[in-house]
Order: sequence, then structure tokens, then C-alpha cells
Amino acid sequence: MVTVGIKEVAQRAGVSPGTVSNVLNRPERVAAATRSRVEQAIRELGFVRNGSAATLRAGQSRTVGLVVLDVGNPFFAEVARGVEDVVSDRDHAVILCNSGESPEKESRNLRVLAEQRVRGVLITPVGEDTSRLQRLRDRGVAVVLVDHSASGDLCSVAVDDVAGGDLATSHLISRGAERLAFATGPLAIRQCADRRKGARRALRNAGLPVRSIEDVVVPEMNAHGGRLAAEKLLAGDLPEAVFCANDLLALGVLRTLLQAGVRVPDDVALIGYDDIEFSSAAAVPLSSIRQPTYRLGKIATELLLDECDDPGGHAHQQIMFQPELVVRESSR
Amino acid sequence: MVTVGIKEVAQRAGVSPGTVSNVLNRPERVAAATRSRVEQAIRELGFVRNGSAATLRAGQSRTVGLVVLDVGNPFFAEVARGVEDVVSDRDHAVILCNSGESPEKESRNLRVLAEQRVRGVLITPVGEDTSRLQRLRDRGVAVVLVDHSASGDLCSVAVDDVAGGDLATSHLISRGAERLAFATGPLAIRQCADRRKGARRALRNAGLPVRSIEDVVVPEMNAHGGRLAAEKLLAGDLPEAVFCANDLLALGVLRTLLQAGVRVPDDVALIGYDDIEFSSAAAVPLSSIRQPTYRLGKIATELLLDECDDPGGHAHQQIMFQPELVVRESSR
DNA sequence: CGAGCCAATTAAAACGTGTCAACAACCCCG
DNA sequence: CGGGGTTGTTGACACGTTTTAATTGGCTCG
Repeated sequence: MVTVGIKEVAQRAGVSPGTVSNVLNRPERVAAATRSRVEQAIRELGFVRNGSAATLRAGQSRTVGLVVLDVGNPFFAEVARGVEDVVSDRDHAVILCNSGESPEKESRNLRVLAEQRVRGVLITPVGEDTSRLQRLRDRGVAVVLVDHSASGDLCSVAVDDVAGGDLATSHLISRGAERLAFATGPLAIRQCADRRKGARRALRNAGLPVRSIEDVVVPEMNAHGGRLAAEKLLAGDLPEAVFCANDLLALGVLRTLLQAGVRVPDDVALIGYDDIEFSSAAAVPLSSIRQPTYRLGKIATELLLDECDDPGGHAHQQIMFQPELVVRESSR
Repeated sequence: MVTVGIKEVAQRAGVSPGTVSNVLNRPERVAAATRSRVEQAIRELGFVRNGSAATLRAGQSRTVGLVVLDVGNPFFAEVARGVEDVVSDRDHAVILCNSGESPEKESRNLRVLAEQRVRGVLITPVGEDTSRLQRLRDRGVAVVLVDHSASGDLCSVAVDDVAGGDLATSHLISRGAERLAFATGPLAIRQCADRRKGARRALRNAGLPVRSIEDVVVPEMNAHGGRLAAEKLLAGDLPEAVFCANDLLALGVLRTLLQAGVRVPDDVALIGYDDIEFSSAAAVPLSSIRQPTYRLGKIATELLLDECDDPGGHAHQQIMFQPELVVRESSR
């Protein structure tokens, strides 16, 4: 491994290392002739700037961290795409971390990111405890919450999950449903708790008792979790409508119900959440709550980089999008 | 931004910086009493090791790069999950890059990764040209190809796409189809070209002329591309069966055909590729070619880290998995 | 009691870049 | 021809860690 550094380049081009550095970072300050001489030397030697040295010197790197609950979930994959697009435009890189909904993994990830001296962190936090994030921020790392609203001292980009839960449930009620189920992941996950809250608000507004909706909690928010939830439902009296905390769950539920001979939406109406690409192509096209997923990632990243570029003049913003009801066959 | 370094910790614990470093990296070399004193100082000051400095000193970081064609594709999301799991076990981090099938973006990404002094790079290359990768490797960065086979001087983990194309097409032929279509992304993408090659092999083996299959090339390998492909098909004589180069295409095709009133599989049989989770939940459950996606990411990463840990004794391996036919409603 | 050894600790020298004050060369204009 | 301004270049230091060889002090054994 031959390590060609700025010095070798300088020597070859017959200039000082400082000039090479200038060519790299402020090309306008160096005369055209010298510049092209240096550039040629760079090409000939195959020189690549050592990012760690630059980071060490500068105190921060050209990377941002992205911590999501599950890359396998198309929702987060889409967020990641938004992040990656912006970051790559600005010549930065993304360090992707999966917390898998575990606070320990989240902590570990944050430590690694802090060690890497990332400029900022985009995170969908696992729990409600933002103290670790505060400490990060105090250490000079910008933090933007994604799909989770913050309380004034942090930036956040989120979608109103209570409104979404209300939207979904009101829709089911307007269709005549009076006995509902809410299939969800652990209620410790804020998204789940909020959507549930919205569902209950919808019930109250419709004059229905809160016990009209039954919570079906499963450990994982994916298709397998959906299967489990459906099995629980099938073991009792089937509700008239099921609201699922995300589309992955809903697809699992749908499939299991169909296999058991239940007709959707005639026997049971179904609605999911996130409106991932595949929901519209499902066996019974799935109603869902649409979120501006790609924009979530994009805007969060812009906020983050703006905060990085001007830490003083930056005012924390809490952006809240409104979700949108998409009605398809599964609840028509 | 207060930067608390190893020196402050040393001062507070009443030891030298070297000892603090030892506590961090070889705890067994330092006496229990001093160690705990240092550890306490670390906790009290909230010290986090500066990774860039460590990287600068060591010459390489504790990160690996992952360059994929599209994070939005569940196939790659699943690969990423496999990578992330292994890497995080070994206390490393992943830098995720999207090449979006563009050689320019790929180059840019590789430059960033080289600057970051990643230990290794996992990449699904856009084109066939591996010279850039060779240069990377010569510079001391381990390289493992993912979903792309290498030719001896590089590690690779791939799935036999020719066999997969053959499998899919033979299946359609065995069902009685004699006029086929192959919906695909740009044939410059190796996966597409190989699957096409497999399809043609199947035709030959069945004694059918090569012109029995019509290529329908679209620019993007996602649901939108699938819609385009289906529209092209609908504009002419419908084939008896369509083989799609991936499931996203197939889902787009399926949806568009159904909307146009075409019955699947009665009018047109359909098979996809990748067997992503959603294929089984589609309007008409999709036949597909299954690949060991998660294992692809996992094994590639293990190979990569092994190469990093023992660059001398490492023999390059080309691992090739065999794909598997999954028959569902869409081609039954 | 001293030589020799071991364990624990330290001081100092890298790693490769960015920055900044200082300097050189040149030009313009009085 | 000289003073002052401008443009381009330089040299040296700092960033925070790891590592190596050197040092200290305590202990054993002859």
C-alpha cells in the first residue's frame, strides 16, 4: 500500500504542500499555470486526499449519520434515498445505521457516529428519551429528528401521526364499521402510540366507545408480524375493520385473512399506513395513509446541512407534514 | 463545541496520554486501579475517541463502503441489512452509497470512500469495467463484488443469473408458452444481460427459435418501468408469457395488464426475479426466482473483513449461489 | 546487598492535511 | 525611481491519537 500524500504531489509539481492544499480547497487563489501543473501531478500520482487528516484538522468530517429503525422497511429505504440524494449533491457521504428498534444498538450507533465526527445525525429515535441526542448536540453535532417531532431545541421533520390515525379510523367508521381492531408493533414506539391515539380520537368524535377498538400488539412491524396479528384476530370474533400501523403489517394481515377464506373488504375492511409502493399492487389493493416519505428525508437533510453551515444563525424548526388518505379496494 | 481529548482525560486521571490510549485499546496492559481511575475520568468528561485521529494514525478506518444500484429496491435493502448486521457485530460502520446505475455517480462515490480510507468496499458495479476497482485494491482497499462475479483477482459473491433466466424461461415454456417477452432494464446492466442469456439458452434447449422471445427494454428497473413495458406490450400482439428482469418491473407490468383487462395467468403468464417479500402478496401472487439476498450481503461482508484482517493469507474466492424457482399463481 | 527482571507507565515521534502570517514578485502611479 | 498595493506562494505549526523505546520502581534470587 503506497501512500501518496500531498507532499509527494508538491515535490513533483515543484511547489510547496501549502499550494497543493490551496489547489484542493480554494483553487481560485492559485495561478492557473501552477494549478494545472499541480492537477497534473495529482493525476499522475493517483493522489487521493486523506479524509481523516482533513477531518482531524477541521474538527468535523464531510459525512452525516442516518439512524433508522429498519432499512428493510421500504418507508425508511425511501427516506434514505432522499437523504442520499441531497448529501451526495453536496459532496458528502452517509453513514447508515440500523437500530432495529433496540435502544442498545441505537446507543452503539451513536457512539460510532460521534467517533467518526460526523457533521450531523439524522435519526428516527427508538424511544422518547432525547437526552443522549441533546448531549450529542452540545458536543457540536447537529441533530435532526426524522419522523418524530421535537420540542423546540431540536430540528425535526415529521408527519402528524395522530391525524393519520384519525384519518384512517374515521374512514373505516364512515364505512359503517363499529367493531375495529388496531394491529400494531410495540406501543413504546411513538409512531404506533400516536396512530393509536388518533384512532381513539376518531372514535370519540364519532360518538363510539373507546372499547370499540381492540389493540392487537405484535413484536415486529413486518409481514411476519402481520401474520401473527391476523392469527390472533382469527382466533376470536372477527372485527369489521382492521387498521394496521404500517403497510408491512397490513400486507401480512391481508394475506393471512385471504388464506383463511375471509373476504376483504366484504367481511373485514383493511387499511394500512405509509402507502409504500407495493400496497397498490397487493392482492386486494390496500387503502393506506400516504406520507411524503422521500421529501421527509430530503428536507431533513437540507435542514441538517443548513444547521451545520451556519450554527449561529440557525433557528430550530419543527416541520410537520399532514398525511393523506388513499382509498383503495381493501376498504371500499 | 468543547473538544475534550485524550489529554484532558489524562490530566484529570493523573496519568499520561499514552496510558489513556492503552486503557482504550489494550486494557489488559494497565493496572486495574489506574484503569478504573481513567475510566471514571472518561465518564466524567464525556470523552469520545476521535476516530479521524485514530484513522490517520492507523492508515485505515473502521468503516466499509457499500455501493448499490438503488437502495429503494428491496433486493438491495435486504443486502444492506445483511451487511449492516455483520459490520455492526464487528464494531465497524457502513457508508452507504447509491450509484443509481450511473457510472459517474459510482466514480464519485468511490472517490469519497477512498478519501474516507474505508477498510473495504462492497460494490455492485454498474458496468463491466473493473479497472477502477483494481486501482482501489492496489491502493490497499479490499474489494468484494456483490451480485456480480469476478475473474480471479477479486472476491465476489453472486447468484447465477444465467441459470436463473433459464429457470424462469424453461418454466414458462413448460407451461406451453411459445411466444414470450423479456421485460428488462438496460442490457448494459450485467444482471439483465445474463438473465436474457439464460432465457435464450432455455429456448434453444426447448428447440424454439430465438425470435420466440421479444426484448422490451425500459430505462428504469422499477414499477414505473414495468408500466412502460406493459404499455409497449399492449400496443402490439400480446405474448403468451412475460419474464421480467426483476420483481419491481413485474409488479408494474402485472398492475398495468390487469387494469387493461388482461387476465393473468390465463391470457398472459408472468414471472419476476428476486422474490422480494411483496411478490407473494401481489394482486396475483407472483412467480419469481429466489435469491439468497440477505446471505449475499452477509457473506460478502465476512469475506471482505477476512481479507482486511489477513491481507497476506487471503485467497480470493468467487462464490456463486444457485437461484431457485418459486411458482405462484401468476404462472400456474 | 546488588544484579537482573518484570510490570506499569511515560515521553516523544509520527500520521497527512489545513491555515495563517509572512514573504516575494510584480505592477501602477506619482 | 521609489512607495504602496496586489497577487501568488511558502513554511511552520496544530489537530488527537497510537506506538515504540525508554524509564521507573518494586521484587526476586543468587
